[in-house]
Amino acid sequence: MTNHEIARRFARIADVLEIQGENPFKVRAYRRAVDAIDALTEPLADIEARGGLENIEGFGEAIIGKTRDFLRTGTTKLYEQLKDAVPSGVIEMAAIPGVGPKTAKALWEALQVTSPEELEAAAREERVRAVPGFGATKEKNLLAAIERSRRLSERLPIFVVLPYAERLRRELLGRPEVGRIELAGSLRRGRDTVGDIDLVGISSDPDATMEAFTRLPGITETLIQGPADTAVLCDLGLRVDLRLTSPENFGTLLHHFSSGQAHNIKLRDLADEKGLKINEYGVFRKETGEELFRGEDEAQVYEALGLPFIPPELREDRGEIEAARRGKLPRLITEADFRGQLHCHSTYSDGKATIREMAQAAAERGYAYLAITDHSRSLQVANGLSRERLLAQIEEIRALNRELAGRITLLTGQEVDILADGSLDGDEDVLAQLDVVVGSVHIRHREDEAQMTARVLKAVENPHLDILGHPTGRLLGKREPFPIDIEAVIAAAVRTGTVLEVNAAPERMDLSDVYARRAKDAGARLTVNTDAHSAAGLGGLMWGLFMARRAWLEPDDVINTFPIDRLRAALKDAAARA
DNA sequence: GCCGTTTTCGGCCCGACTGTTTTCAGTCG
Repeated sequence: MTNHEIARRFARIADVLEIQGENPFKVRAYRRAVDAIDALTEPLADIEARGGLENIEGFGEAIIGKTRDFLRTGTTKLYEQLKDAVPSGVIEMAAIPGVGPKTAKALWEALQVTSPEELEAAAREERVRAVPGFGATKEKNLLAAIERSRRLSERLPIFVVLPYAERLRRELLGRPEVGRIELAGSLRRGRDTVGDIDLVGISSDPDATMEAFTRLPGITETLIQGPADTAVLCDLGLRVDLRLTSPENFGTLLHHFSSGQAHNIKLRDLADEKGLKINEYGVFRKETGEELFRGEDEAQVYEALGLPFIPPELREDRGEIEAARRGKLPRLITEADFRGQLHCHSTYSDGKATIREMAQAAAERGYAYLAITDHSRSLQVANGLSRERLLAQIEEIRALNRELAGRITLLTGQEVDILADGSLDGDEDVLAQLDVVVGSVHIRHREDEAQMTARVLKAVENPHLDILGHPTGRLLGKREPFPIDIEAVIAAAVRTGTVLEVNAAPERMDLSDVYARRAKDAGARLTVNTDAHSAAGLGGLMWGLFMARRAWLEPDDVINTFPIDRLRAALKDAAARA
């Protein structure tokens, strides 16, 4: 069984147990197991084969046993007992925002409704209000919740949501009583997709700010409204939460709503050990209730616990608190660390700027080098370069380098298609001349995992390939990653010295955070590039930086932070070792 | 069900908002 299949079965167990009213901590244990599996890149079968299940956090005796059952037999006793104990439709009912497990169970038992559709019909027929604990208002709200759930979006790519959230932020900042508004939640943590928008702020008149918030352009509905917490629906189909407080309490509020839930839970556990209590209004001594600090600086939360500051991107409970305690937090890469980029396009293929314009833009950004990597000959839709045009481009770049000497160094290169058989779309003698060869899959994504893995592995083994570009081919919101054994690709990259790209194009963000972290842990080197098709495009590193920082990458892990001599050595190294 | 520099048993983050069973349970983040 795949990790995904096992995770879905544990999730099913959690859903059923929750509706049955089981111990909520047991339910949480199964949900934690689901999250832990989702964060893995290695198949559970492989982990089991090397005896590693015990090391997965949240995996205890019972869950390890059930995981082994799933791997060996495809099921386990508890799953067989539970899978039909609660109708799927009742689980769907419970999953509707605002409904929940207790409500779903009560209405299932009282009215025998077993799906959102049946529940909707019962509410329309005013049968819900007769159930003990329910009334006409709840019945009306239930109908609204069901209708709303059909309009709700799934998670959306961050590049869609971030500009929208910034617009809401600016509108709120325009009000006189508002002192500060910041983006929090998964937007601030830089997740590739976002399920809601979290805003936190300071207001001297929260009621007025909240009222105005519910009337902002694009806000379609108010879900809850209070002076500290108001939630609305926006026309992206996402929930937007605004939390307000005073300047004294803003630091802890910002911290709380910028961190993943699991991070907060673990942090509060740690506080408990130290005789402290954390909530979104402060850090307090448990005994005396004394408040340890006030103010707008969220770093004080960590100081109070004797920890170094943990950047938002790391706050996912993926080992950051343990690393902080040991003083082993990474020095996360920043935009200022970059000395150049190794993957961009010019008017030679499908870019909008000439090589000279790209060079000037890169120099203005303070870069020491820029590799021009236009598309290869077979990618005709992108005006891929023939052998002759590529040779001409190399000449042009050499001439430009003489002219630009002292300002910036252009590197010759190409983004070469990885063809269906895994060979590179170029002539060996030309590839050997280039400073940087990026290899990418652009055609035939739909091969099966074995074919795609063999194809990419062959390219990685190719001595001319320096960088594997956008390794999984995903397009956020449009196309899933193609099926590939990423573990095998990473291992081959480590062995051959091939550099793995974190492509920063907003719709790609590829490698993802999880895979990039895995690559780093396995000893691979990485590069972060905008894949710019215009001069302005070179400014779009932030999307890749979100992934890189969430992957714990440090400047030393990313070769385009190196000075040019070290960079050249790293690339030569790749060719020599392969 | 998980977990342990007080513990192998007895805890498990914490608070806002809502509707109603009027003192709190349910839901959410």
